[in-house]
Formats: sequence, structure tokens, C-alpha cells
Amino acid sequence: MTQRTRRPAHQARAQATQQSLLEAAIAVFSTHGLHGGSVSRIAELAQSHDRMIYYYFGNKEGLFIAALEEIYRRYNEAEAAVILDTTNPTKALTHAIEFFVRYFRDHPEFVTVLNSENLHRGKHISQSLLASQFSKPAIGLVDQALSLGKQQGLFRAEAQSREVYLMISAMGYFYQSNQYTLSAFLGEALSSPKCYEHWESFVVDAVLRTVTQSKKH
Amino acid sequence: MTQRTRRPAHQARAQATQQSLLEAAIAVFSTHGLHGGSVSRIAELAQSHDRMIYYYFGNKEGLFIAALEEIYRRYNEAEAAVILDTTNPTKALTHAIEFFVRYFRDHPEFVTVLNSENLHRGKHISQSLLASQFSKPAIGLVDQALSLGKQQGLFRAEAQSREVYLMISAMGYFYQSNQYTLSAFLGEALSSPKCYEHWESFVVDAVLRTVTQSKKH
DNA sequence: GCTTAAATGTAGTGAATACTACATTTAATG
DNA sequence: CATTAAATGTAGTATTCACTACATTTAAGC
Repeated sequence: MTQRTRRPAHQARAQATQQSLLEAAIAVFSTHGLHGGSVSRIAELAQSHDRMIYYYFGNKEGLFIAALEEIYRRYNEAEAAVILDTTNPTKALTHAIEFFVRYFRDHPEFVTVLNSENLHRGKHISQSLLASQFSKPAIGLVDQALSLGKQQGLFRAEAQSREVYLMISAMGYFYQSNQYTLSAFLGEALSSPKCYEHWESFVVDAVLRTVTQSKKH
Repeated sequence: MTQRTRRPAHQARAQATQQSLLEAAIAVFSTHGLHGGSVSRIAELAQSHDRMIYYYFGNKEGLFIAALEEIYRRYNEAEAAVILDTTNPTKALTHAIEFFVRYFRDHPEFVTVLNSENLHRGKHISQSLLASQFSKPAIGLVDQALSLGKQQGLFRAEAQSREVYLMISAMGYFYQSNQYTLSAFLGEALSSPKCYEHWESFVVDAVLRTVTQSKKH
């Protein structure tokens, strides 16, 4: 038994500090990127001191890795909580699509932190041991709906979960990630509810048309 | 007549300096982001001095705006150079899709600089006067192919160019932009030719299925 | 209550940053 | 060839940055 477990009050405070630093890190990194977000700013937002970042996470990069793992964990957690209609494949797939598109819309920090990580060519995610655990269940939702549809002869057997998952992610992610340049490009604010809802229904339509068995008789 | 135009040798050198600085800026900003890319590094890469950045572009932000305008200009230029088959809508749309997906693959700097701009919520693109000029022709390619297909009764009349353009962009852009986290997530390098080609043909298939008139008879 | 180590607070350090004042070179014009 | 201004080169400055040495506080176990 280590000293740490024998000091619950210390540990509770310590965990609270770690948690607030992690939360602040996600907020700051997501709005300013890895380079743009400073440790002092994160510490300030967490109402702590930059000293504690080094105490708990080693260095700035360690904190970024922790932030990355945390947003991935939440993403997986949210996905795992989704329960699909196991009788209606179209409904199930629609539900899955809505989950993903809305997750990206409602969690811009997930999108921006992943963008930062990709700017750095996946340097940190490859260092993370936790990240590999997050790989598998991701496509699960799409796979569930697709399998069901294939069983019922409603969806094409050639439709692969991986591609369809990428398709859904791409359309949801891109819309959120590039909303500012796209809005300038198209001359219309993509963040408006009307615009967003139109896009969501288009994504559902496009995916369904892609996977649905064409009616030849 | 200004002094500047009366000094061709000076102007030629000046333009060369500006051009190399702009090129270096695109390279550095695209690999390190706006904050991560330093003016000294850009100047060094351009074999010039950071002094010149302020001389020609005012400040770091001015250089970033210039870089942003330049990559947009090249994107529009490349798109304008594409000539589609005006008789075969399916071929034309396939050709257009291949152009976009390959453009994002072959111009990662376009993707990463746009990501930086979106991290900053379109702060610079909205300042640019040039940017507004780039808005219109963008959807042109997709619109051409779609219109043709609708005329021939091959594509659905409800299919809108804007949505289809976004769909194509999303799938091409996302695949390139998120390749590192996706590769870690899926356990396979998306940059491999085999993987890429599979994706490209999937995008073509998905878009065609989305816009093509279903055969009810 | 004394000891002890975990947890936190304070005050720095050197390096890198964006930006600038000032000096120098270049070549076009009279 | 002297003048002149554009273009470039040099040497800074103030600030912010990630990170650290060292001091202090906290509470658990004896």
C-alpha cells in the first residue's frame, strides 16, 4: 500500500487539481492550438499554477497527450451510450448518423484538438498507450446498423462499415471544422440552425442512398 | 508614374523576395500553424531576413493573410483549368470528384493552412478583400456536371450543387486532414496508395448513388 | 503534537518570440 | 558621376514562453 492511498484528503484535492487542469487544457488547446495555448493560461483558467502542470503531467506535451486521451475517451463513452433500434435498419442508421454529426457540432473542442494533433502528424496519439484502446469500438454503431440492414436485404452487402463510418465522420466533421472558411466561401453562415438541419438531413439522405439496395425488379 | 515602376531591376528583385517569402510562409505555416511558425524561420527558409516580412507584409498576420489568399488563388486556378466532358454527366461528375479529392491529397498545405484559419474562426479570411472574389466559381465544376445530368434525366432534380460540393469536399478533405488520427484509430495507414484509391472510388460511388435518379419503372 | 511526505506556492531562468531603429547597399535618373 | 529612394542588412528591444529551484502548507500516521 503506497502512501498515496493512505491520504484520501490529499488525493481528493490532487485529483480535483488534475481534473481542472485537464479541463482547462482542453479548453485552451482547442481554442489556440498546441503552440498557441500557453501553460500559464491553462493554469490560470484552472485557478492553479503552471507548476502543477509539471507536477502532474511532466510537461506541456504530456498535458496535451492527456487532453487528447480525454476527448477520445469522452467520444467513445458517448458512442457506447447510444442504443440503436435493432429492428429497423434505416432508423438505426439514421440515428447513428445523427449522433455523429451532432457530436461534432456539440463538441468543437474534439474537432479542434484533433486538428492540432493532425497538424503535428499524429506525434502524440502514437505515444499514447490509451489511444490504441479507443480504436475498436468506434465503428461499432455504424456496423450494427449496417449488419442489420444487410440481414434484412435492405442494405447492399458490399457496403463496408469502415467506409460508411468515414463518410459520416467526414461530412459531420468537415462541416464543423471548416465552418468559418466555408461560410466565407459560400456567403452563408453554416452555424445557423436552418443551415445545419438542412445539412444533417442531406447527410442522412446521402448515406442511405449509398448503402441502400437499389430496386431492380 | 511612381518611382517603383521606373525601377524595373529593383522591382524584379523585390518581387522575387516577396514571392520567396510567401512561398516560405505557406510552407512554414502549413507545417507549424500560425503560432507555431515563426517569422525568423520563414525568413530563413526564404533566404531573406525577417525585416523584409515587415517591409512587404506589415506584420506576421499580414503575411498569413497573403498566404491564405495565395493558396485560395491556386485552388481556384486549378479548378478553372479542369475541363469536363460535356456529353457524359457521370463521367463529368467522376472527373470533378477525382479533381477535388486529388487536389486535397496533393496539396496538404491547402488543408493545413485552412485548418489554421478555422482554428482562428476565420479571422483573417474575413479581413481579406481578395477572398470574396474566390467564392463564386468554386462550385462551378460540380454545378456543370450536375446540370448536365439533370438535363439528361440521369440525375435527380432535387440534388443541389452546394450540398454535393460540400459532400465531395468533406470526404476528400477529411481523409487528408485527419489522416494521422484516423490511421491510428483504424490501425491502417490511410496514405498508402491502395487505401487511397479504395477511398477515391468509394467517394465516386457514394456521390453518384446520392445524385443518380433511382430506377423505378 | 510531532514527523513526514504529498501537494502547493513563489520567484525566478534562459531561450525564443514579434517587431523595430538604424545603417548600408543597390540601381535608376538627372 | 552624383543623387536619391527603393531594397536590404544588422543589431538590437521588450515580452512571452516553457520550465525549474526552492520554500511553504497541508493532513495522515505515530
